[in-house]
Amino acid sequence: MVPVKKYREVDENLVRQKEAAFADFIQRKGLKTTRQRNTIIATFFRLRGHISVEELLNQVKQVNPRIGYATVYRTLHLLVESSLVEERRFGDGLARYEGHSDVEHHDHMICLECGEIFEFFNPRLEALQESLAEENNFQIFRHRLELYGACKDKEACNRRKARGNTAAGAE
Amino acid sequence: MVPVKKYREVDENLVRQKEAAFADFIQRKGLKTTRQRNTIIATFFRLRGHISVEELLNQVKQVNPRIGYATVYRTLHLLVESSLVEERRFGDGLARYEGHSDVEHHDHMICLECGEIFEFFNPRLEALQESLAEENNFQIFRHRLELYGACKDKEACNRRKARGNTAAGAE
DNA sequence: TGGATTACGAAAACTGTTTTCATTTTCGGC
DNA sequence: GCCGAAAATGAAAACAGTTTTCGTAATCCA
Repeated sequence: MVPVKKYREVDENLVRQKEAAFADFIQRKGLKTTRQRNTIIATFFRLRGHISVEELLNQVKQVNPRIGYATVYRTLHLLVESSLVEERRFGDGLARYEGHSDVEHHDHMICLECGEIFEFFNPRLEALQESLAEENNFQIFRHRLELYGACKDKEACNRRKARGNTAAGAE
Repeated sequence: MVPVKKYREVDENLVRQKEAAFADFIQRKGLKTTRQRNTIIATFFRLRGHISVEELLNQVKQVNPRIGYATVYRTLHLLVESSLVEERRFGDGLARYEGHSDVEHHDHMICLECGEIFEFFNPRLEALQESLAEENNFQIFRHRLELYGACKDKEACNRRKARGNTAAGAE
């Protein structure tokens, strides 16, 4: 009913598809293909979850240490513009980037203990929002729903916390 | 059913009550009462809506021009700590502050045209979230739901836009 | 009322992000 | 394959919002 998506293994075919889609986008816009951008998107699409700029840059630097913040930021903007990636902000002041998952839209539960971010989708929720908007003479373009709280599975949660999960920390 | 709260007139009694509550809080914490803080909270509680720091400072300066950003920020932190005020961030990078309305919790619809922020509350929505969390073995502490879109009442919307509404602008 | 404590205000520092600018790279046309 | 216009890069500076610092001033309990 409410499939919380656990991070799947990164599907190499899907990644290739996205790289191709981005190449397309670049071409359509009359922009140029560069080694740096390729490195950045290849790295990004092979990471899972909700990636901050710093996390991405760290990974990217392992491939090409000369790439800096500016290029990463610029490439992420292009990725967002191309609709291949979404920008999210949870309460910690960092922008995080999320390669589209299979579920077109989804919401988030954020554990304030271990930092894990769970994704979920529920059609009744969407429908209810629609009807509330309707009642108020309002047209929804997009929405954002975040549930902040704690995992009830304390073992798993503590394990993640110990591992030093990287995600939207306590606000 | 879904009462979108339009800004009510500021209830002077309620304001006094909040001022008293804040004084209490200050005392309990062993802090000191100062003219500047009094000015700031008196001003804040008499403003309606979702106030940014700059908006508040502008108002405050009309009473005492020597008050600066630092004191406003510090006072707002105290207000949040005292639970008399909530901090919110819509997509425009500014923190906004909201004196508790009568409705304990509520969500927001943000018009990207005119900037108006509507508040609403719906128990079915709350219940649905609870049950989703339950299903996922997750305990909600708090949540945030924002619907971004546009007013359908175009006349009112344009009027507000012309007036240069101050609110979470386009992201 | 003295004196420890807290608050103030201006300015500097900080953080995440964007822009600038001089240099390098890409790529369509020859 | 090479030219040259256009775009991209990287380092550093700029920026915006917010926080901290630091010397001075106000508060308030004994």
